[in-house]
Amino acid sequence: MQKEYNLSKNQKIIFDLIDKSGGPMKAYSILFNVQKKGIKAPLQVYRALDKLVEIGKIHKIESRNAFIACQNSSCQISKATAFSICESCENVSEISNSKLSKYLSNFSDNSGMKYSKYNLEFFGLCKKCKSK
Amino acid sequence: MQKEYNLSKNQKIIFDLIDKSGGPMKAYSILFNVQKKGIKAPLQVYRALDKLVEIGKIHKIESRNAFIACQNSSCQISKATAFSICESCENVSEISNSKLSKYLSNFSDNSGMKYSKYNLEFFGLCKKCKSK
DNA sequence: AACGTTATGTAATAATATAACATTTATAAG
DNA sequence: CTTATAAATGTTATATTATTACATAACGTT
Ligand SMILES: [Zn+2]
Ligand SMILES: [Zn+2]
Ligand SMILES: [Zn+2]
Ligand SMILES: [Zn+2]
Repeated sequence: MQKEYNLSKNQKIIFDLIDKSGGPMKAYSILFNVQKKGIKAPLQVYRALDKLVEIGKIHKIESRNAFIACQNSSCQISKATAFSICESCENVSEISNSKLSKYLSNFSDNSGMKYSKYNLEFFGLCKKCKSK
Repeated sequence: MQKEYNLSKNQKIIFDLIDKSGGPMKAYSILFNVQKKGIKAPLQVYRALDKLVEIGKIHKIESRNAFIACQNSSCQISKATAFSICESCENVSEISNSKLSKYLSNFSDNSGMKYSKYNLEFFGLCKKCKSK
């Protein structure tokens, strides 16, 4: 069960926007889109993004400097994330594959390092773009 | 066998710097360090970095906006990369684990997408930082 | 009410990355 | 050697992404 976190005003505005967009959004595009709602400064956006990432409502797509709503209802915190990214149309989707996440969560090597978090990004061509 | 690519002047200066540093370096830190060698503008650095990434001599650590020399002699192109990152001291090392790379290179799901590339970043605490 | 914590507002600035254009150097073919 | 082509360089300006610093307000608990 996902704990219902009580989002603040700015957090809610920004989460709703990203969620409705259905894809990754960049910080300044978010800013542009919420200015009519009174959010005027980059920092207001980044603060809300930070919190939303922290509680797992959104994830950052590191290779794109963009943020996407969690598509996996069980992601409470952003600690084990995997995405597929189309290099042509830039479509992004969150991969939720229990075998993959088990494999990676249990991964260890001989470095003596304990891994508590990972982020994986796959790149390629989506179905649509392949057939062009 | 790794093809010996003939690096240009700027590419060589920048690769040598990153390689000698032994860890990840940021673009503007690189710029600062090569100014005495006549490389004066960000674009000169970014162009060399782009090429070095393309041919696999360095990789970009996406979550840190930093670049590290390839520690795995067989990485001809940056198409299958995995790193471990200490969240305390920011030490980064390239993971070369053939099981892991096989598993990820062969990964496929029912999305219909063909993956040609991936990047994986593990986060945690390194041996040293754990024992503090 | 008093307190500590979280969120907000605002301005300025830092850090990261690319666009546009002119020129030079390297590579390969004829 | 000459011409053509691609790759690399130099330079200026600018775009994009993200944080610092400081002041104020709202929220949750006792
Ligand atoms: Zn998720
Ligand atoms: Zn596509
Ligand atoms: Zn490598
Ligand atoms: Zn460490």
